[in-house]
Amino acid sequence: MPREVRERQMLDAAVVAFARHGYQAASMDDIAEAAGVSKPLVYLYLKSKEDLFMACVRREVGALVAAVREGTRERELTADQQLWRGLTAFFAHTAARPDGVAVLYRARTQGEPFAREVAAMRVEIVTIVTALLGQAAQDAGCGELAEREVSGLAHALVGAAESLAEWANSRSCASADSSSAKDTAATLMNFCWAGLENLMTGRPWMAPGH
Amino acid sequence: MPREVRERQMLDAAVVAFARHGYQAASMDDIAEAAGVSKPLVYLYLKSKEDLFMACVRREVGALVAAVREGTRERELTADQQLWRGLTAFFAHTAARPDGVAVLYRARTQGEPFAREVAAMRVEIVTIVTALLGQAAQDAGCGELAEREVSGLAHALVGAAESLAEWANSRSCASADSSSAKDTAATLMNFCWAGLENLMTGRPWMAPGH
Amino acid sequence: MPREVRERQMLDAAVVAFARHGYQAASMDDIAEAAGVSKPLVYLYLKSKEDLFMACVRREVGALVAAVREGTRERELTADQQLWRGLTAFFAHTAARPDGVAVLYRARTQGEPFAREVAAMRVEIVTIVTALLGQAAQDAGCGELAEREVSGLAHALVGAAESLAEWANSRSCASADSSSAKDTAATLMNFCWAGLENLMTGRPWMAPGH
Amino acid sequence: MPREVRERQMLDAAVVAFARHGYQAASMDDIAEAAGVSKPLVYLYLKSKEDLFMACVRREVGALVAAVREGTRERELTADQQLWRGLTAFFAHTAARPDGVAVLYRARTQGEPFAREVAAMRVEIVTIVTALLGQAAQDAGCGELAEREVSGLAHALVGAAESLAEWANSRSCASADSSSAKDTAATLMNFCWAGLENLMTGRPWMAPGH
DNA sequence: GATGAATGAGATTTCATTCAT
DNA sequence: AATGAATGAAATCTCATTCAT
Repeated sequence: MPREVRERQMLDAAVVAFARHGYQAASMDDIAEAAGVSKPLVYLYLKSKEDLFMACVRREVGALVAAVREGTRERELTADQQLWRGLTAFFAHTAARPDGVAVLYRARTQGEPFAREVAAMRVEIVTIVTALLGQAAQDAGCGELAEREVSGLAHALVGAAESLAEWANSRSCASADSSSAKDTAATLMNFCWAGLENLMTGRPWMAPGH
Repeated sequence: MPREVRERQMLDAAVVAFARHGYQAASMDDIAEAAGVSKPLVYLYLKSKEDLFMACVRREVGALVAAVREGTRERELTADQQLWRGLTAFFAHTAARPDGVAVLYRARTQGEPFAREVAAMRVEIVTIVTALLGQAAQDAGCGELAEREVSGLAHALVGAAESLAEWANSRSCASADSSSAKDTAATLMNFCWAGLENLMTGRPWMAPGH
Repeated sequence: MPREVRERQMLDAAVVAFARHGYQAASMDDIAEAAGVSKPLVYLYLKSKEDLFMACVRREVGALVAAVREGTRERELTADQQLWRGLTAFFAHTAARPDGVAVLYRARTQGEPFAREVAAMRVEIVTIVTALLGQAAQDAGCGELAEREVSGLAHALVGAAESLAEWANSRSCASADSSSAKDTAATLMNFCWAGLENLMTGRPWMAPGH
Repeated sequence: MPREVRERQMLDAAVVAFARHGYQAASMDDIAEAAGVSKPLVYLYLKSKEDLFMACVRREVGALVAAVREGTRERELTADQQLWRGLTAFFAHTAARPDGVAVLYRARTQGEPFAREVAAMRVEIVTIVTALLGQAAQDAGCGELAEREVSGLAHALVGAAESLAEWANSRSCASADSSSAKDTAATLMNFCWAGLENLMTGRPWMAPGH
């Protein structure tokens, strides 16, 4: 059996194991057995447990980013529509590959090299979102918001999306269809878009005493 | 030395260790040494590593919920002001006790009993937020939103808050003062409040084609 | 049981195991079992296999050097008599502790840290021998030999002694008494002393053509 | 490529690997790669790691013995001159093939089959030396020395030579020329020849009290 | 003749946990 | 109340070795 096929089998098995039991608790024995190969072969192909985990993380990072990018590709749409498509793609992906997402989730608490990888992914997504917000501000004809403010908003949006994804997936286990992804994306747009528009047109929410 | 004091020392040491190294990587040896006691004493007081971790989680859950509750206590304020106060309290707490928060963060990826505890905490906070949103809807004199929709919004808000807290704390390491907590809370209110108001008054964002 | 006693038991067992099977082939399992303790205890006390081996090497180095030094202690004797006593002590020690000597033998082929330790021991013994040769030259009232020449002679003497020890011990397995040590020492003195005396008094062996 | 050439390549690579890392630490993977062939081919030609090591040992044993024999071939010379030539050949060989010598060195601590091979080589060399000593005794017109005594002397000589070779090679790394081999041989002759002559003519060194 | 693919067995090391005192 | 001493169980990783082609 060719090396690439075996390697994918191992990664598949590893993603499942890491997602379910976590990095430490998942044992190389179990992963090898689940992949249908012997342990030494796993080491031959993937060098060490750390490298194996890193390979899983990178694969899932790539898949998630690709999905979101695919969703926001069409440039002729308005900013809010692009954002909505990106969110829909995000929710669809998290619903379709729960184990892959779980690996990324775990990786965030597994120390420097792994957390950095996920952080880089967040930066990438935040950058996409930031670009959309900038375009939206232009479309609204308003001046620029402070960069720091925009960055904070993008982080808030990403966090909200992650939280919603987790909540949505924990509820309707079976209905992982595209319509529910659209619904969830709409919920999030409802949650934030008016506020963002107000900000861009200079009508922010006012803290008491200001 | 009285038992309670010793026990708090152990919990303090354990929180630091678990926050920094994670559940598995933190060793009972290190915790006992950091607490200034012998290992058997840790076992005498706290039974097992799992129980010790659970005790840490519960203590930090309690502290965080108490902080948020304290912030939203005053009932004569308007809903948005209560929400703003609660968020401020949340950001102030996460900035003040990073290790405690990190323990909760870790607990979410440590399997059933621990993840459940944190999930319960989220439910509690979501419930508080949901109540505030309900009150806001009443104040706005609008009809009811679907319960599922409100729940989703609350989850989005909590997720956004968590993400912002992480972002804010990773940036200004030193300026963990109350003013920055207020700023962050204001950013989040800007982000979402207009959208929530629109929803409550029946003017949602419209997905294309609806 | 107190720590020191246990530690000596472990070292004893380790010396036997390393002597008989070599560093790599001796397993920590076997050593622990032979010492009558569990493996983790060996690791608790002696840190790692490398450290355990090093501890064995250092103990045996110390014992051998101490034996030789003890033999050459009396300063009022003539140089040849001191040398003879040192050799006798050396042969007696190698006959009495074959496993200890074997460990040193093994250590020479086990890489940097261990080989260095044995090399340092050889330097120490060579230094003792060199001092004796220097004293002998003084007693003979001759000028000084080149330092490099003396060093070479001392190395030759030590090598000859090692080789003789191995030969003697491989023969009379049972008669490891002090008389055979004296005989072996006498053989070696016969082998080399006249040549050394000639060198010191300026009558070297002549290579053909010189 | 003909089998013999391939086989020599493998042996060359193996000698280097065994010399540098030792029997256990040298891996078949590395040896195969260094020889430029695949691992199964090594097994096809040389059966097993043990057999490969044994082949190395035997080759180097043969080379060393041949060198020494070549040096002592001329029968019309006096015994001391033959001995000096043999020693010169020995020192020249050890300086020219350090890896080969190192393999023999390692083999002595690698258990029965290998140690025996090296021991047999020593016996062979000791036999040559013994014959020379016997001839010298005859030339000196003296009676016979006890066989055991002569054997001991020959062992001492060989040990001294080994030790000197190691010392000489560890010093002048670059000057591995024939003149330094001659110098080292002369040093050793100086060290021992007068004593041997004295022994043969019945004037041994006297231990105190005899 | 030559090899990519694969493995069985065993090595060191770590850790949560418990007695006897 | 508190601990030094000790362990069972399991983890990661390596390596010599063999098929099927």
